[in-house]
Amino acid sequence: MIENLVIVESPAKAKTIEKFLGKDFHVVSSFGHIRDLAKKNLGIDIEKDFAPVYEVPKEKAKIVSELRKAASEAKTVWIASDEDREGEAIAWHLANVLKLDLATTKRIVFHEITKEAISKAIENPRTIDMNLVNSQQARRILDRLVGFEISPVLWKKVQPSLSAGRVQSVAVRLIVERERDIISFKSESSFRVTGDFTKEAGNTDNGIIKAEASKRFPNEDDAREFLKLCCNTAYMVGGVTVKPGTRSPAPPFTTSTLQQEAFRKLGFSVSQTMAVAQKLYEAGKITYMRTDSTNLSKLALAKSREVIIAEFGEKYSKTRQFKTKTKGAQEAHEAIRPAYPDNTTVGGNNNEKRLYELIWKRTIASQMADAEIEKTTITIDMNNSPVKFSATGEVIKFDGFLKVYMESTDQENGDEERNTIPVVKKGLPLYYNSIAATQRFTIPPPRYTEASLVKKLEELGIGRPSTYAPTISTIQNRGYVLREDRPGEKRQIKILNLENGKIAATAKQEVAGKEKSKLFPQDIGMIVNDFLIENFSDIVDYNFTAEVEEQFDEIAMGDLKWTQMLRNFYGPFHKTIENTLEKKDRKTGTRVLGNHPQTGEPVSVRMGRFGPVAQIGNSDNDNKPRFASLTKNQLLETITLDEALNLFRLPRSLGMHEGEDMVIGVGKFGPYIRYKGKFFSLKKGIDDPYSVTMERALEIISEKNESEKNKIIKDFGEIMVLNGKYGPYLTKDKQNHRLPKGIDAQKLTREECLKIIEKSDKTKKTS
DNA sequence: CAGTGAGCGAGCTTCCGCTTGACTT
Repeated sequence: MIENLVIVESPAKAKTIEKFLGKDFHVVSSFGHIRDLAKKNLGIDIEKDFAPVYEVPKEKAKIVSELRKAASEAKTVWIASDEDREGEAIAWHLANVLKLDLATTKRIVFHEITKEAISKAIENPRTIDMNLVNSQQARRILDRLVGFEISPVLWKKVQPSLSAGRVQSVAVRLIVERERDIISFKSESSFRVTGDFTKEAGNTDNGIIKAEASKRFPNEDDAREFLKLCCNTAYMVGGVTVKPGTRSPAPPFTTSTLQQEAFRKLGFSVSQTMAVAQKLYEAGKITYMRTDSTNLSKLALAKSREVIIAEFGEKYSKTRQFKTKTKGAQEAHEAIRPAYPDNTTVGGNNNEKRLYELIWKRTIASQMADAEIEKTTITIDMNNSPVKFSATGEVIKFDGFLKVYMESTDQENGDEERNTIPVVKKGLPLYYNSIAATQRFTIPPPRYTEASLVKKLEELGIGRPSTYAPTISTIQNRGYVLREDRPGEKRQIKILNLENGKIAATAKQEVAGKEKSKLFPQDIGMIVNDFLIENFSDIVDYNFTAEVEEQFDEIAMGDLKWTQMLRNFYGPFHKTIENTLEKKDRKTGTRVLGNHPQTGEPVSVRMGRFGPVAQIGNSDNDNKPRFASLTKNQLLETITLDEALNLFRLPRSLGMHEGEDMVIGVGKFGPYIRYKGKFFSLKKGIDDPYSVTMERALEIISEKNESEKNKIIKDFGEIMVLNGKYGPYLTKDKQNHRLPKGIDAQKLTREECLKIIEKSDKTKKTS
């Protein structure tokens, strides 16, 4: 018989807590929720006042039966799920499923896992808060209603297997709207003038003042006129201002900020960050990684202070507690921090080490002193123009937290190089060394990365730390958006250079629109988004979540009945569903682009059964229409008539070679060459299917044949030893088999191969 | 492994939040 059973949500947490509580306490974990709405059907009885139909999912059955057993053997059960809406619901479901008495079941909470916090919690048990539970039920049921009623409408009106939801549909909307901003963006250029100045004509030994003109010039002629003035003027220091300033460290990590910084500094995807953090958490190296709180425990504050003083000295320490500003934050956990701040590094694989180091630095920096900075601005006057040049330089007087950590920004331009500038006084004459007017183009708003999308969602109060990564996976799995790199396009920029009294025009190439790991909306995402905005504008409104959250809060306070809230929502919502099903047409994203220049047939694009398609002609004529799929980077929304017509140039023949036709086409896996019944892929980013020549095609074919040859190490007929991506392997009857370690593939005999295959077959069957 | 784009219709798809494995390569 156990005296006390404590149930928490996470097994790693259970382990830690058991250490603090001693022998009389047995700590187990529920592994999150143990019950949910029925998987099949709606799982809600709307007629019976939204009565939920709860069931224990199959994968939770084992845990539940273990918990039942443990609960029946314990004298007292303490439910220590997290202190938020979901945690309270977990407690209530546990009490129900374990048949505990709601009036006497001891509910305890703690925000940090320290001995002090836990002892305090044990001394102050309460009962389960039904108002909070009901606010969770309202949240859960509302999400199910939205998802399970709108998605089937999409299956009928757009395409099967699509989905919509309170969170994912807004995420897609953000990406679609950003793309449209980019599409409608018109880039303009102007000339930016920068100059290098010195104290002595032609002598750079005493330092260079790098300055920028206060005015930009709309075109080359104006820029040239200005450079002529620059050529014939006297320069003088018009003023020097020195401004002291401070910079403060960022708060410790939450899930969202960790994802952002891990992407910017380490290049991790959102899900990768979470997977690595999970490993660190399970190893007891960091605190819980799904949190919206920037709070640090007293213990963590004290430990960090010790570390900072020992490492950098007293004046680098400044203990701070950060307030969480995020909308809808529930703060059931601490910020993400090192479990033991005195460990500057940890073991584990490389990614674990790097992420840990990032967390350590961010945490420690948050407890360090402000950096003190001195910003110097020099203005340079011209005697023949009101335009002034100005140079700024920054000197760090005291580095403070910068010694450890500097937060990154999303702007990739390293434009803000921090110069130190020479000391000068007002009235000092200066001389130009060189002045350049460089053409600059305005840039469109940036596409979202996974991490910047999470940041935006968090700002809008949409989604929770535990769902950011899954949501981003969902919208990619549905095909709504795609994470991609784009090479960008080269463009010429004009430069006017003034040196030694002469103006010379040059040009430089720059790459514009290069993208790395950005989220691009796909046609189906844009069509679904438009359909939802047309028919369910209030659900995909950016404020929808905030508005329902307010009502959930009212329910939690006991000021609103949860079934009443759902009734208010469901009435009009369900009417919209029925109305849309009944009256709205299918949405295909059709655009008529014009007529075929020769035949006059209409040319259109739309979403077809197998994806976006271009079509020439209509099926009601005697002639059958012709179809061609759009290429990967084309959008229904932006494709032009010419681009669409171009798609019909494939497949095309390159002519005969050795008596066989050679054909270029585009298939499932991209552009290919078909020759003698075999397929050869064109090289991505190198070969263009519209212009590739027979000569180049033969090159690709022989290259492929060559590597095919190298692939075969031994050929015993039905058994082959092949060279694969992961080294040599065996193949027989279309089954691949790994080679045991330490075997020389070159020396294998047929008999040895048979033995290896026999063995691997056996292990496969037994496992 | 590299098409497909007519129409019928059975049976399936789908949400958000809490938590980790069990899997294959």
